[in-house]
Amino acid sequence: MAAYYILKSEPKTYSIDQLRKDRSTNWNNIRNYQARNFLREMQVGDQAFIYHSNDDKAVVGLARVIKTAYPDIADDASNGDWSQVDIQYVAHAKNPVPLATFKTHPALKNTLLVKQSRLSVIPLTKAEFQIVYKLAGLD
DNA sequence: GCCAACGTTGGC
DNA sequence: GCCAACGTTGGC
Repeated sequence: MAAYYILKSEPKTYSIDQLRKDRSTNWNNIRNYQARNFLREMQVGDQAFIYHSNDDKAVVGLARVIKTAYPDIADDASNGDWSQVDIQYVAHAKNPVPLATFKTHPALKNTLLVKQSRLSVIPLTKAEFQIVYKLAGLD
């Protein structure tokens, strides 16, 4: 059963352009239990939009999961129980989908992207995914 | 730059 | 176990 997500990132920290350059990356440094738990549910092949917070405030591209959750070791002494996954670049959005669209679109305004703005890993239903996919010009 | 939302920490 | 204080994220 495929699942769908949004991965949030500050473009200054890690951008969709960087992901395209890298081809794939480990998505780490998630330090929030709710987000971590979503990471742990991801399966190989699951699709995840990349969302740029702060500057762009828009879905800017698409990636897919290529490795399920494995330990993300904290870089300080306070080793927590964190996870990371590996993702692979798929495409840039032809038309980035801004947060404002999520807020006004009847089928998207109840997503956690809108409801819980600080959450950095956000699950989407298949229907929500398909709407964003089309709006982004990915089809 | 400000502030709302929310998570974490620590005193009791 | 409660809650005030504080820190962080992210939208405006």
